[in-house]
Amino acid sequence: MPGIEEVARATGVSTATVSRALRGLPNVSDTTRAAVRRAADELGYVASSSASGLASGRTLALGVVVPSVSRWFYTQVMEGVDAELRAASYDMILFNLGGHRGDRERVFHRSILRKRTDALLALCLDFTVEEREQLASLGHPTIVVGGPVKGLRSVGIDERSTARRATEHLLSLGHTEIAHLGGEDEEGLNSQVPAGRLRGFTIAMRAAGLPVRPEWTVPGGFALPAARAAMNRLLDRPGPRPTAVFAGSDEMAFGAILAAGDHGLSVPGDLSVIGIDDHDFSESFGLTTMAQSPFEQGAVAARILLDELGGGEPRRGSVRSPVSLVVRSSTAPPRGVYRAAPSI
Amino acid sequence: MPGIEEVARATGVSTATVSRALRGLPNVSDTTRAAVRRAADELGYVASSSASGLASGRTLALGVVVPSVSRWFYTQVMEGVDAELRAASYDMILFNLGGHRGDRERVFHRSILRKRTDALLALCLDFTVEEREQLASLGHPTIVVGGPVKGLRSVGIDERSTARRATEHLLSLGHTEIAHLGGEDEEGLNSQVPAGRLRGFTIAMRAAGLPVRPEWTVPGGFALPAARAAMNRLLDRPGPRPTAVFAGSDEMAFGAILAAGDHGLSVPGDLSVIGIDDHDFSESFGLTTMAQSPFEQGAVAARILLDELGGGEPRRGSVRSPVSLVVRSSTAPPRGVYRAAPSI
DNA sequence: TTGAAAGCGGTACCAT
DNA sequence: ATGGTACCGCTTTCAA
Repeated sequence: MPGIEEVARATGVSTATVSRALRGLPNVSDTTRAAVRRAADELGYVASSSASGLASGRTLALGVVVPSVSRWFYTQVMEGVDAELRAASYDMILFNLGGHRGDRERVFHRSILRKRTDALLALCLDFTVEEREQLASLGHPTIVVGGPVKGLRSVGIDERSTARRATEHLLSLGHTEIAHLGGEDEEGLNSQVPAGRLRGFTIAMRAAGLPVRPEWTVPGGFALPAARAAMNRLLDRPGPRPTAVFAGSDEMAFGAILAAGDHGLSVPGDLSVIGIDDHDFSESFGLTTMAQSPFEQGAVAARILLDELGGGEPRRGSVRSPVSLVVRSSTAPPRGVYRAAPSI
Repeated sequence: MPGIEEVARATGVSTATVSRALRGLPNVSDTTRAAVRRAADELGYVASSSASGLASGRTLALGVVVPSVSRWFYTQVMEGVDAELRAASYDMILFNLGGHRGDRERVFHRSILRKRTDALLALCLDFTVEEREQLASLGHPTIVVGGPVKGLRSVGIDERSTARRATEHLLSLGHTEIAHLGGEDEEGLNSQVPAGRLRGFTIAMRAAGLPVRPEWTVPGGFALPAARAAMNRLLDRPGPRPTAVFAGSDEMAFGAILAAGDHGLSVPGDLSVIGIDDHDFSESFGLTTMAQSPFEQGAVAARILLDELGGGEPRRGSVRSPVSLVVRSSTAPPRGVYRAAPSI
C-alpha cells in the first residue's frame, strides 16, 4: 500500500502534482500526467479516502437510508441509485434501519452525522422534527424517494392518482363491489404512501357513487403472507363478497390471488385483482397492475444529488415519476356483466 | 458542526481527553467523562470519520460486495450482516457489481482499494487471481458468503449434500423420473453453487441407480420467469414427462410450479416440485424445500470479521451453515404409487 | 506548469 | 488521570 509520496518519488515530481495529475485537474503537462498515472498504476497506488476526505471535505460517498433491504421496492431503488453512483465513481453507504425503531436514533447519531457522506438519500421514511433538524445542520444535500416528506424534496409517484386510476380500471370493467387491501402505517415509515393510495381509491369510488365499505377495507401489511391472511379473513365473512380487490402493492395482490385460490375462487372469473408496482413476479402471475419504476426513481434522485454536489444549482421541488396501467389476466368484468367486444 | 476543540474548550480539558472520554477508553475519571459526554451532546459533536480514520487507521466500516442487490438470497445476507454491524456500530459500504462485468474492475480499483473499509465480505463471487492478490495486498480480513472460493474463508451451506438430500426426498416418495432445473454459470458469479447442486442431484440419482437425462437437466437462470420458460420447454417435449423436478432455488421452483399450471398439470398430483432456500414466498406457495438461512450466514460471517477486527484470533477454515428439509404440499408420491401411511 | 508548506480533525504516544 | 504534540496522508493555497 504505497502512499502518494512514493508515487512522487518514483516520478520525480511533488505530491501536489501527483494529486493534481491523478484527479485530472488542469495545469498538468500531458507528459507529467502520463508518467504519474503509470507510476501510480505500477505501484498500485490508490488514494486513501480518509485522507482525501479530511483534506478536501468531500468523501465521494452517498448515504442511503432504507427501512429494510429486503423489499422489492427498496432493492429496486437501490439498484437505480447505485447505477448513477457507479457512473460518478461515488460509493454507497447503506444505513439500514432494519425495522428496529430503537436503532434509528443510533443510525442518525453515530452514523449519518459522522460526515462519512456528502449527501443523503432516504427511502419512504418519515422524519421527526429533530431528525430533520439534524439533517439540516449537516448541510448536506438531501432527498427522499417514495412518499413526500414535509420540508424535503422527493422523487416518487403520485400515490393518490395512481390508486385512483387502478380503481377506475376495475370500475370501467363494471365492478362495483370492490375491496381495498392496503398497507398499514408502519412505525417510522412514510404513512403518506398507504394513506395516499387509500385516498385515491376512495376518491374513485365516491366519484362512481359507490360506498367504501369499512369491512372491505383491510390492512394487508405490504407483504404477501399477511395480505393473504387478511384477504382470507375478508372472504370468510358471511354475506356478499367483493368481485374485485385493489391491492396497495403487487406483493399484497399476490396474497389476494392466493387467498382467492384458498377459497376456490378463480381469478379473474370470481375475483379481479389489481396491484401497484409491477413487481418482478407480476408478469409471471398475470397480475394487472399500475407499473412504476423504483429503479428510475432512485436513479433520478441520485442524479439530483450528484448534480448538486458537482456544483449545479440545487433543484428545488419534487419529481413525479410516471406510472402506467399494465393490463394482464387478473382483471376482467364481473360475472354477469357482458360487454361488447371492443372494435378493432 | 463543532470540532473536538470546541468540546475540549467547553469542558476545560484537552482534546486528547475528550477523545478518550468519548470513545470509552480507560484512564478517564467518571466526572470528566460525564462532563465531556454532556458537552458533546449539547454541542452536537460527532467525530469526523475521515479524521479518526486517518489518525487511527480504522474506518469502522465493512465493505460488502454483492453481485446484485435484488435477489432474495443477497438481501437476506445483507440483513444478517447489517444486524451484526449495527450492534458493533460499524457502517456498511455496499459495493454492488450490478451485473456489469465491466464495472467490476472499477469497483475493485476505485472503491475497494480506497481503504474506506476495515474488512471485506463478498457474496457468491468468484475472484480472479488478480483480484485475490489485490485483496490480499490490502491486508484486510476477508470472508465469502455462499460458495467456497479457493484461498478464502467462507460461510455457506454444503451445496452438494443439500441437493442430494432434496433429491433423496423425491426418491423416497417413489419418484424415478426426476428433472433438474438448475442455475447456470453467470459471469463472475460463483459457479460452485449451481455446479455443487447439480453434482448432489447426480450423486443421489446415481446412488438410486437412476440415469440423469440430459434433456431433463435444464438451466433455469436462477430467476422465476426464465425458470418457468425453461420448464415449459421441458414439458413441451414429446415423450414421457418427469413426475418430479428438483429446482436449484425456490425462485426457480416457483417457475416450475407455474409451468406445471401452464400445462394443466397439478402440483403435486402430476408433478412434485422441491427447491432450495425457503424463500419468503415459499410457505405461501406450499413449496417443499431445503431451508437455509442466508440471514444467519451473513451474521456469522460478519461476526467472524468483527471478532478479528476486535483483536480476536483469526478464525481459519470455513463454516457450514445448516439446512433442513421443510416438507409442504408441493411434493407427493407419483401417481400410481401407494404407500402405507406412516405409523404414528 | 510545478513545488513548498500549512492545514484538515482527530489519535496515540510520551510526559507529567 | 490528564496534557502536549507529533503525526495520519492527502489537498490546496500561494509562490516561484
